[in-house]
Amino acid sequence: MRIVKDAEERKNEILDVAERLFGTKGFDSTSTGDILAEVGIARGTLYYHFQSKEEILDAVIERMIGRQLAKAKNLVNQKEIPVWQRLTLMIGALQIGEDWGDALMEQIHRPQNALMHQKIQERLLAGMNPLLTELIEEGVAEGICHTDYPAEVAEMTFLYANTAFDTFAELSEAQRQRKMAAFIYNLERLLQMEQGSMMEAFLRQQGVGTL
Amino acid sequence: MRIVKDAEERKNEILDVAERLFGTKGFDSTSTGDILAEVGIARGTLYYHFQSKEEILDAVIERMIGRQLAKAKNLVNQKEIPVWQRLTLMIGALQIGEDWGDALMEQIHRPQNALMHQKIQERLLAGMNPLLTELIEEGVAEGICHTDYPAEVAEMTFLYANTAFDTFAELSEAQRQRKMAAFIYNLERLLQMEQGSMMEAFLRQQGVGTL
DNA sequence: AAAATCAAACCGACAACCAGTCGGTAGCAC
DNA sequence: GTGCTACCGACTGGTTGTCGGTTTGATTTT
Repeated sequence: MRIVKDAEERKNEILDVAERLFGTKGFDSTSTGDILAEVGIARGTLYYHFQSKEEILDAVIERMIGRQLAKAKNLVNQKEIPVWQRLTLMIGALQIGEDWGDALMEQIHRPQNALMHQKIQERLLAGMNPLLTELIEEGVAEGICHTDYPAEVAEMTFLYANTAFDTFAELSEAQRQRKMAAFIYNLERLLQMEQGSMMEAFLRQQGVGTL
Repeated sequence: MRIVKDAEERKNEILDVAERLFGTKGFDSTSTGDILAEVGIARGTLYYHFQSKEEILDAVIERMIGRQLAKAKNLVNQKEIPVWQRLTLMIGALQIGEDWGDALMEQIHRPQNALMHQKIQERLLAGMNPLLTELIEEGVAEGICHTDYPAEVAEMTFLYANTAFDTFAELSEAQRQRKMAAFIYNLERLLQMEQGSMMEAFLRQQGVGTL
């Protein structure tokens, strides 16, 4: 039984299955055969649409990051919300994939998925940094923060948030709170904000929802 | 021709070859067959000494990091050198593998070696952070820096140094200097040191040699 | 000191798997 | 009926890890 579909549609079918499998079993442990079986196509078809398994991974990541960045961009551009509030919201959203599901998060942190992890981090950094930098620059312009290196502070903040909070799930509640407090404390220093101002804003934010 | 050797000796032979091959061709592109051929043993022998290819990688990394950490520990313990100087020396040595050779550095940063890169980073972070934290605490005790979260500043510093300087080679000289300046600037803020004090110390250090 | 014993180190054929290729085929538009 | 796009599946070459069996050298036995 041979079903012919529009190329874009097939590609998306493949990406849907791949995203789910990579997320549940990991990249290495998902064989192209697994994908074929679930989509219901032959090997040749897969390699007609994608050049390699890695290209599938790249496409999956691109789709995921695209969604995430769209939300973040949307937030940054809501100029009616005060800068400090957008900053705290953004920071809450910095941790990799707020809404990517627990299975995928677990997978990402298993050593076997280092490639996926790295690709996501790289791509997310490239997309998020300009946004975070813009926010910080806005803050500087408004006089609520002060730094000569907004881009570098953004980079440092993003990297720390992503790597340090990678292991967040493994920590006790007390450790988690300490880490979070330290993060804000350090951020306030990097941006020479009033001590505790960010912390206060962040606590007020908690539970209001993300992005 | 069958040569029987002490297990430790064989293990080291295997690790020597593996370290060189992983460093020049990368982990994924080095097959166990490559290792067998160079060491001059049969498949069974390799798997008699190591459970899996990944276990070989772990052992290689452990050896490399061990050497690096020994040097760093040595530095931290030289109490006769003033803290500020040990700090600057340490920071200069933070970047992954000062002395691991260029081929390996290149390999590490190719996406295909994400696993190796991540394992190195994780292991190095675990080993270096206590040392860096200790130094910062000494600095705090002496009153040349001030922070409530020495361990977290150490973590942030280490992570940033490693990730940001990963791409150091691809930057122009001007970009590199800016990034370095920003790093020190931010570190001074995190530790509430006198503005420019660290920068000055660091510049004086340049070219004196590492560790 | 020769023989027997034993475990550690070693061997290589083999199984199981996997990514990617290629020559060919079916469906659809024009 | 021509041609292009999507599709098929057998096949290749390469991989990691397994396993039954063999060699080696030290230790014990005779």
